[in-house]
Amino acid sequence: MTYTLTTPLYYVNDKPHLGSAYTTLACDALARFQRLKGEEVLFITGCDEHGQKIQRTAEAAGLSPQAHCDGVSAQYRELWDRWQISNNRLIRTTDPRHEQIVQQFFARVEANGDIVEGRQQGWYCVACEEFKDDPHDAQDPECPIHRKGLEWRDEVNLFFRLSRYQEQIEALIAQPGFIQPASRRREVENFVKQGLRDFSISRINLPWGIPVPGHDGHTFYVWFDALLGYITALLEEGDAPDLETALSRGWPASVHVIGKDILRFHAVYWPAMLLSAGLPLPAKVFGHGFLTREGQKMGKSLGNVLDPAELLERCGRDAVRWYLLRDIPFGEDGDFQQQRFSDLVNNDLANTIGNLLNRTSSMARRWFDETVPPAKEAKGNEHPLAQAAAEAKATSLAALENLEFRDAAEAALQLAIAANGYLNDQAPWSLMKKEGTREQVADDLYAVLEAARLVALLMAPLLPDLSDRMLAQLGQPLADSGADAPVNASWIEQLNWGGLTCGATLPEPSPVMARLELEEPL
RNA sequence: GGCUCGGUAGCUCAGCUGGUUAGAGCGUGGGAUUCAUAACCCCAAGGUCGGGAGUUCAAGUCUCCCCCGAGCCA
Repeated sequence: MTYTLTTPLYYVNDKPHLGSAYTTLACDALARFQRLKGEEVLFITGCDEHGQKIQRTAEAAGLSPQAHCDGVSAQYRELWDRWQISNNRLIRTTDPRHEQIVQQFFARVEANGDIVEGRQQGWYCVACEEFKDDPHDAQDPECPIHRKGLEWRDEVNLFFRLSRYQEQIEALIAQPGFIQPASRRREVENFVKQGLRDFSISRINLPWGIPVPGHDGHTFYVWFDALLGYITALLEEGDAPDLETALSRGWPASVHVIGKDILRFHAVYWPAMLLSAGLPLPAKVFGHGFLTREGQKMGKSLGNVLDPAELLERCGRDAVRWYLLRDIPFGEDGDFQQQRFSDLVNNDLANTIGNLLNRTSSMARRWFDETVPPAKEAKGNEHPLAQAAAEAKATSLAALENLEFRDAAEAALQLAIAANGYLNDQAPWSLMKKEGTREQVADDLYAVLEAARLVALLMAPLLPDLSDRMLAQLGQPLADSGADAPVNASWIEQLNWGGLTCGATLPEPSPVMARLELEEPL
């Protein structure tokens, strides 16, 4: 069965921000892990391009909405390319095929009796694309999020009869694994407990959207349209734009990874829509936390926004991925601190892991003819480092399965720390000065090199770049976890102790990870 | 206003069903070493566990009140 995972479809109102990059990076790690494990993976990301906000932004820039969307979505595509994101799809909701899928889906929902006309009156925030609960007689109410004036709307909309799904949704979110992390589940439970209300799924007089078939003048509400992008994205290159076909390509999703702000749409509205259409539900919705910077919310008004493109440019893929994945428990909010960022990258990646490989390879080459030393004892599973490695493997696999990237990263790091410690205890550089210790040194160096190999493999889902450089330095085949990687589970086997071949040539070492020297603040 | 989470060493946080001297990483100070990316390894520094009251033989760990911060809902 296909392992389908999704990022949100990012709203193309503005260029990509770090929050989107964070979600996408995490999904990338998960996708790579699943591929390495031997799963067939469909990693979906994309852009959400309809709605009044887009229309207005485009107008303000003197562009057609389509031109605007083309421009911004291209930025996303380029950014993900540069980050080496291994997505299999990048769906755009302006894709002509999407319109077909949405309309077919709508037909099912309507046939099921879940579409009714209703009058929608209320204060609307265009930036949120949401009706607010401000009282009707409010004077110039503002959106608390955007601090912009709300607009009064009074129109006939089509409503989705969400209220019919009260019990089914309650049962769904009561399932232990459905909403993660668990801490966020109660929030949704409370919301649902208050009683689900029908919600409007169409707008009138909004040309920038998908027309609702059979209801002239109505276009679909962005959220209705956007969520369905997950299904359109399933279509392969030459597939006909047909709902059944799309579904057969990998539905239901194994997990939707999203920011905590849009949890409700994914954990309540979306499943109800799917139920109405008679489709299977995603297995999991994971709402991760937000990133702050030096303790403050990032925002234009504060002028403290970190641009993911610039971050990548200045610090590199490995550094940023490591910091975000290794330091922030996935699910909780995280604070980006520059000092800590460079401390962690330099300590963990350059000093601990990079230097481990460098020093060991250098010794092995010097004393064993530029090859992996001939080991005897060290190949056995009783070796202390073999045991540390087995533990790291077990911890890492379990953690990645649960999207606990931080624990997975730490497991790999712990193995490197153990190897460094072992090296210092054995001190092969001292042994080499004595007689009759060559076998011992060979064993010791083999064990540490082998540990380094396993560290590299454990890094593969998290930092594919660094993993490649380490494996190359060990003369090992790379762990291909890219979008087109062949489906097999050899990674799991390679993760067993003793895989390094004695006598194999070791390439000349050069640092696999440079220290980060940030002269200017980010 | 209701509800939910947090407030533990300079910083980021672990501390499960209450029980020996409250832990880790980073930063800081010291030591050791030279294979290595001035890296690695070892050791230390003593924080009224937000405040107060209570339950208990015993509370960071349970109860109540208060203060501060975040979030969800209204």
